[in-house]
Amino acid sequence: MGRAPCCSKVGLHRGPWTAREDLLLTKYIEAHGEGQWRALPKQAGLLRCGKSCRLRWMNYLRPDIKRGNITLDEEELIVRLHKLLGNRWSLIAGRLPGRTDNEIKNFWNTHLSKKLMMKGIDPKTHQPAPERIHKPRRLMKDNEDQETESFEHGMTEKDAISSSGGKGVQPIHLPKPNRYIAFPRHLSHEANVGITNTSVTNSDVQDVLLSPSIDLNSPCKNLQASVDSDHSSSGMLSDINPIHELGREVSNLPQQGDPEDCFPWACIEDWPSEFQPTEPKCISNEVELELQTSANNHIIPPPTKACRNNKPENCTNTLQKIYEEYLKELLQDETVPSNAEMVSSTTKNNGDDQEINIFPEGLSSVWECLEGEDELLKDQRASETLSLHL
DNA sequence: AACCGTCACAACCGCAACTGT
DNA sequence: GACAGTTGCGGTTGTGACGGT
Repeated sequence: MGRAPCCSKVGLHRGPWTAREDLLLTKYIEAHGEGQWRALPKQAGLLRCGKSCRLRWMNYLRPDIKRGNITLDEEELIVRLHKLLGNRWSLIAGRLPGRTDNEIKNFWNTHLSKKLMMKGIDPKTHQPAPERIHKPRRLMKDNEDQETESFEHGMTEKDAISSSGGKGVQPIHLPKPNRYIAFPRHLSHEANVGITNTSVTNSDVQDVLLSPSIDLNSPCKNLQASVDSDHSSSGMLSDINPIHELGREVSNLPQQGDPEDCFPWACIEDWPSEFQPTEPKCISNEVELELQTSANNHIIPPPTKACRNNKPENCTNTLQKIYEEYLKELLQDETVPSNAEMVSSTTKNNGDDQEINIFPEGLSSVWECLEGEDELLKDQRASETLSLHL
């Protein structure tokens, strides 16, 4: 299946795998383990390329793959994760034990995106979609002659989404995040058992906090401490994602009069020594991804990679400028504070008041002025973000 | 029964990130 | 730092199954 090979693979089998091939591959991996995919086919007696073997194993033959339909719970989780992470299928799959990225991607493309469109939600932005976009395909075909002006003038659907949704809908472009190393599934169970003993009960919490891609020895090291000290974790995934934890930590940082006049979360150099990284690259890839995604969702300003790479001279880098321009556009006449104050919210934690700072003040108004979201959804998102349970 | 369109998903590809030298 | 080989990710496609006409 798939398109023609890019290179000559004369003599190699292609297309659907036979039962015999599956058996050979399974037996070989059971005996020798995963890896060395290029050498594997020859040693296993398979006339397949290594890439094909890897794919077959990862997406189909692995013993821990969950069979059967995706449940409603999984469906909801996928939607929420997609809203947060976008098309990062491997990341999403990492939160659904037994499901593969390919499976989730297919399920999204064939079911969920359509389901969202039927609800009038654009599956790419998770914002209300223009009517033209979420019309069922069949209806669109029927009305093909009644193309809107936009389409008549060569606009693609993508363009239409961008322009019609207006400000607040189109995410800013951010560089592709660093490679994410998936959480090995065979460790997932053990990890969950381990965390259960620390009396954290929410599986989403466990999943996020235990992902080895989140470096607990990094500036996010307080993550673990937070988990250990808390016994009331019952929040949704979005309540406890690493970015909020990071926000919680930096809430203690100097927020005003920052000599660099840059976003308080942007320059690690400005953080107090106890929060300084021990390694130059202290924020794990996933946290970085979360930061960027959150920036897309207007929760916080994006950190600047140059800053994290200890290049203070680049603190006002392009990304930050882009983001500031974007905020100005969002706010129209409002002034975007360059050195944002933090807005506090108070939540209960085991009966103790706990001060949690989440939004730079300027950004809370961004949040409020977001267009295209109905009030209910906005409230829900705001409360999800604000009600930290840790 | 034949045809056609759509759906579902396994499999493929290109490319970027990672790793070792 | 440069380079080559390996691995993993996300987008895309081919094909069988299925339902409607």
